[in-house]
Amino acid sequence: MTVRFYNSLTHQQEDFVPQTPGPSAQAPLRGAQIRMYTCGPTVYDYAHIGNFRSFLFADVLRRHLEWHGATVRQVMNMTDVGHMTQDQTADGAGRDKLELAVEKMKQSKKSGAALVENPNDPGQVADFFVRAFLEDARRLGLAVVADYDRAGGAAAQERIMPRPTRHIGQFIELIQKLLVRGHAYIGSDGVVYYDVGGFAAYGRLSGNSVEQLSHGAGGRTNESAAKRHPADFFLWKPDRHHLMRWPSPWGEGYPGWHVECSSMAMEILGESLDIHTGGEDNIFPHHECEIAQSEGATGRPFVRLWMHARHLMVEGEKMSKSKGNFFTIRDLMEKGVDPLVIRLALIRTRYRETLNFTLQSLHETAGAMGSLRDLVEKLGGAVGDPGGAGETGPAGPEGGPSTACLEPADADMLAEFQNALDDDLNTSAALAALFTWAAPRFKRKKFTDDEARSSLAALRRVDHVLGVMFKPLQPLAQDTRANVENLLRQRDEARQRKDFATADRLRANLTALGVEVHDTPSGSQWRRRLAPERSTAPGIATEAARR
RNA sequence: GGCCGGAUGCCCGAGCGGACCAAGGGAGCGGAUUGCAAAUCCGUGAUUCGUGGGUUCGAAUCCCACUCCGGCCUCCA
Repeated sequence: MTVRFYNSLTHQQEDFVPQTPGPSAQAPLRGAQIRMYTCGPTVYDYAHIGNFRSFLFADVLRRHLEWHGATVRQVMNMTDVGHMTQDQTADGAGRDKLELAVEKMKQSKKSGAALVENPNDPGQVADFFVRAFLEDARRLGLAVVADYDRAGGAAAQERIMPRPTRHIGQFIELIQKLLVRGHAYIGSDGVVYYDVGGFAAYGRLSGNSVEQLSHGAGGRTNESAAKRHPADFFLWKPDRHHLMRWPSPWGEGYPGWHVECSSMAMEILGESLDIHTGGEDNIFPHHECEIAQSEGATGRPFVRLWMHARHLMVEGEKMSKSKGNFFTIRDLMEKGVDPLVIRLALIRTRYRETLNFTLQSLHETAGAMGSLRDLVEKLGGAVGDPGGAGETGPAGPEGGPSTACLEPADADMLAEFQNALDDDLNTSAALAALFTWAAPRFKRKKFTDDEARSSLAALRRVDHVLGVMFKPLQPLAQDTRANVENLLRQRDEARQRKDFATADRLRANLTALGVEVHDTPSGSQWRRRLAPERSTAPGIATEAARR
């Protein structure tokens, strides 16, 4: 049993062996302690589905390692230092992103919809978006947020989802270490720079060379008289007028963008991590610089396995605010998409493939997910647990991949599912294995008690990774629910007096409320729709463009 | 200009040299069922894998060339 992953650092697939493996050489993941860092969101705006694709990839990775019996210590930062906006230079002049968010908050206050008490306080603005992020992430079932919620107290939470503004002291220490070791220097402008020329491995991750970078196509690297090399990046920038600033040996100012991940990852997880994940755009410069800073400071390998998720497209186009195809979880939920459908839609394509996110993909996913959840319900009924056997709960160590007591067909499916994920997290193939097994079970009406128990156990194991079958759906709002019950009663009455025109009109109303109606011999039933009806949603991109 | 990926049926997507006349999910179509629907059930689709060469007993899978698409090269997950 080997688990293979594509390592961005070596540009090839490798067998994964944790630094602290478990006791068995045959199954080094069982009982292993794995340290994993996930580049998290910047909290000056709502996170979008592209962000979440990357976080969900890391989540599936972590859950799969847990499937193998490893204990994963995952850290995800919440970047609350603003850093730079697009129209400024890499040296950090210009306005802070958080500053722009603060502006926005002030606007919203003027228009009467105050989102925070004091929009001038960047801390409050960041807090606001941190809360929003946590809400979204809980709905999507990110295990790291479950860790966060379980952690006892603010100090413990800070070691799971750290906020850079609370670690500035460590950043300064890291920068001092780099100065002492000769990897950093103070430019004539008073800014502390990293000396790229002094770090031979710079460029290994991204496939760049320092030589190429100095010529950078179109001269996009920033030339500055104060720097030794155009690719040198700043570690600390003194600036007494910046919105967010802290005292330092180099004057009041703020840290460079890349410092936070190096510093917090090493502070919390140690100098050498097993895995570091992020979106593909992080490869350069962010992660390249992290390696340079961390290894420059410690002289030890920073990360053994780098993994990066490819970006997603929306309706075949790059997602961008200007194209109007930019979606947050909230946007989609407003359209009636259940967050678990979003989760499955974002993980069903393998992380290294470009994912084309479309309205159709949401429908497909909703259909597939609905079938699985129906099966869970049916099996739950067969073992006298109509609730579908409860929730699996967030990720937690479940022990080894024991398949004792399972029917052979169920064990075979689990083996195939696992093999697919072992192969560089091939979620598409894993789902195919699941559906090949599930399809005949969708049709079956009867299961013996043993069969149902075995199948449910298998599905629970699968769902430890997928996280879409046992978790409750978004509940209907209380007043909507009352409304639904009321309409349904009226429709039943209409049907009884054969007033089908009224009945059909009422059904349309119910559909609009996000429920679907089933007429059975014993009366009508309703259930929550997982995604909006096709005809009422012309296309997520076109609809967004209209806003 | 440099560095990466990709091109499989109507759509999404697996496939990593022989079990592929190509998995799985959707959509469509025909039928059963229904007041009409929904859901469900039955049936139905690539002799072919961007194009052209090559290697091989054998290629969607390996090699070469070409065409097209996408990403990164200091805002970005």
